[in-house]
Amino acid sequence: MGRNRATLADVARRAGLSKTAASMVLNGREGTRLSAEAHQRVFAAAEELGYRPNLAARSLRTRKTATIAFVSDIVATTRFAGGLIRGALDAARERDHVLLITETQGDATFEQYAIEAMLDRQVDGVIYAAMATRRLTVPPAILGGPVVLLNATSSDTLPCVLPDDERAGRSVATALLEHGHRDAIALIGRNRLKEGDPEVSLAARARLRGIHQALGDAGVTLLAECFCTDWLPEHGYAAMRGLLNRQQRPSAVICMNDRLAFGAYQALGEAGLTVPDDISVISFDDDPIAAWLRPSLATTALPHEQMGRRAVELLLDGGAAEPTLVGMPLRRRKSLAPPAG
Amino acid sequence: MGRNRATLADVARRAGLSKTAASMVLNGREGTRLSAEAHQRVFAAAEELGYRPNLAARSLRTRKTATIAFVSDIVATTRFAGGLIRGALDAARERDHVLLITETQGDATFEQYAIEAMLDRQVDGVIYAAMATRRLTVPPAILGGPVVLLNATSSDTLPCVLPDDERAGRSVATALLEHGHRDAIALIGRNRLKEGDPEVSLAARARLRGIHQALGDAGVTLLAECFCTDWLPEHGYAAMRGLLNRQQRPSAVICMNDRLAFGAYQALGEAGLTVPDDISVISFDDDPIAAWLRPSLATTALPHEQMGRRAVELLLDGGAAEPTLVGMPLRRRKSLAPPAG
DNA sequence: AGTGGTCGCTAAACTGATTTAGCAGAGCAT
DNA sequence: ATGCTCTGCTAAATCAGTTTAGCGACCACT
Repeated sequence: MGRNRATLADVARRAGLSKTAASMVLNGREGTRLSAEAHQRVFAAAEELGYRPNLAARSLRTRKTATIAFVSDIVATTRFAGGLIRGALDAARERDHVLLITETQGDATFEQYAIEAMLDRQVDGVIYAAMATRRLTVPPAILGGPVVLLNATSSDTLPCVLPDDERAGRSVATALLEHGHRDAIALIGRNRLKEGDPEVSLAARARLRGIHQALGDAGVTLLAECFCTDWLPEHGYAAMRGLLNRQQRPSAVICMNDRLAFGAYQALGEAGLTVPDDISVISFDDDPIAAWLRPSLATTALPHEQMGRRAVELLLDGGAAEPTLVGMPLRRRKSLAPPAG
Repeated sequence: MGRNRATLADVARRAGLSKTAASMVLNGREGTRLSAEAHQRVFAAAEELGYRPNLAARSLRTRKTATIAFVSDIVATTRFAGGLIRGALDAARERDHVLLITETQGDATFEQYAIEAMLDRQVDGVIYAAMATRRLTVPPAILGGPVVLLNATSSDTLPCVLPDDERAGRSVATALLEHGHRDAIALIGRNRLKEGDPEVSLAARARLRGIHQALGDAGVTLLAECFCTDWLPEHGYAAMRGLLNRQQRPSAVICMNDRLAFGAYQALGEAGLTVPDDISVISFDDDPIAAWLRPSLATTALPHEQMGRRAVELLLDGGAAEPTLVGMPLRRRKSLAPPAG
């Protein structure tokens, strides 16, 4: 790779100047007293030789690599990761930086290894990302340099970027209230583990808080809350079947994520009920399936791209010590309607 | 990042030896005549100081960075990318390498920029990946070093890794034949663009070839072939509705991918038909939704992880100049049954 | 005694950039 | 003539490793 690339010495020689001169001109150093003509000659030589600096050599001296480590538990390989990485890549590119990506797979040995591999390469900073919004323990090794937590917090006061799940909870509940739903709203996806352990999830609690807040403000209480052992379609399916077996059928259902909603749709379809005429459904995440469902599913979008972008901005441009909350926009789609008759 | 790390000079000093000696010991050089005691002292010193070599410095001399560029058109941010990257990460880690990931977003300027950024960092090789299996033109800049194409081919004879779509086509058709379907098999997802332009897709043609081959061998012809402008759920939905309006209803449907199948399921549900009792469905990709559908969807899995892994192996370990085809395993699920009546 | 070989180790060059310190010459004032 | 400043530029050190060439001590052999 990159054999016979021109070096700074080549450029200097061709320009008839010293390496020092060439270096200063190419770096646009102020306060140097090199003549306009010298500038011209260096630029011309660099152009002609197609000169590109060797960043390994440069960083040896400057201790900057223009490289950011993106370390995640498992995020890089899931559908949720895409946006985070894309946002980070975009922001990094705008700042002439590049991303070194690794995954720990939640394994301490891998994590240790990954972090050492990054530090050995003298990265300028680390973005430590989690798949599920949660609290985590930051490995001490990376605390020697700039760190930003992405989709996570920690007990150390590190800058971090989180989705605003609480506000999303309020938007979701408010959207239902606006459609006239009041006393027959059910919730699918209560989960003791996710709500109780911040190391598992921060989202569950926050969403719940937002929902209860908005409903409370309107003097409304939930008709039913279904517990689910996980947030997968099968659990949403079972929960919805349970709801349909009760004496009062809900007019609207809030699902804690889109996969639950997907399962709920399946149960509704089997029961011969129609969304949104019989039941409205609203949810969280804006998974791609939300738009594919028939009717399309109203939901609040996890702003992955924005979050990835903010993480890089915080890391390189510096900023807020307090958590950065990124808004989760409400996607109004066809699964919402006023309650039937 | 990594301030006050111990250097090789520190280790040498502590061991009471020269940098040369320390370097040789730590690199396990054969044929050096350093005493066992010298070895001990160096290892001890390195251990005590927590010495880790500065890879920027090392690669300046050795022209190896133990870093691979993973350049993709857009793959890094889609659900399809996950597996590719994970496989590549795993294989890279096993070989003590690390991945520098960028995305070109199909934009020539970005691509140019991304490739220069990688080459400036002296990567040891480039994996050039595409989201859709297709033929592409490799930017000449990266031809100076090792390159492997992932999920793509080119006119240059570069090593490449592709899914075996043709064989997948055969498996899919064979699975239906095995269940006893013969003269009422329909196909959803013909597409002139994907079939005609290798720069758009290689998969469409190959899958089709496999399907026709297996059916032809059994003396079976398709009942119907539906054209779709794209392979999204809405197109599958429309195509299935079209099929249901014909006089002979198919006993089985092959969808060119899982999203089409998802749409087909929706149309079947609305028409009050049951999978697989009324109609069997089988498909390609093994998108996560395939397992989430009710009943779960039989499909052939894109072996993303395997492919990512193979790409790294080819790049670092060398190997086959001819295309590496990775098998697409058939996932037998509940959407298959013998034809009704 | 001189020569040659092996052993155990090191000095110094080298990689390709940045950066510090400073030199030569011109112009000007004293 | 001397000293001073300013201009325009360069030599050399530096970053942290790897690698080449070779040095001194010791032993064996003729």
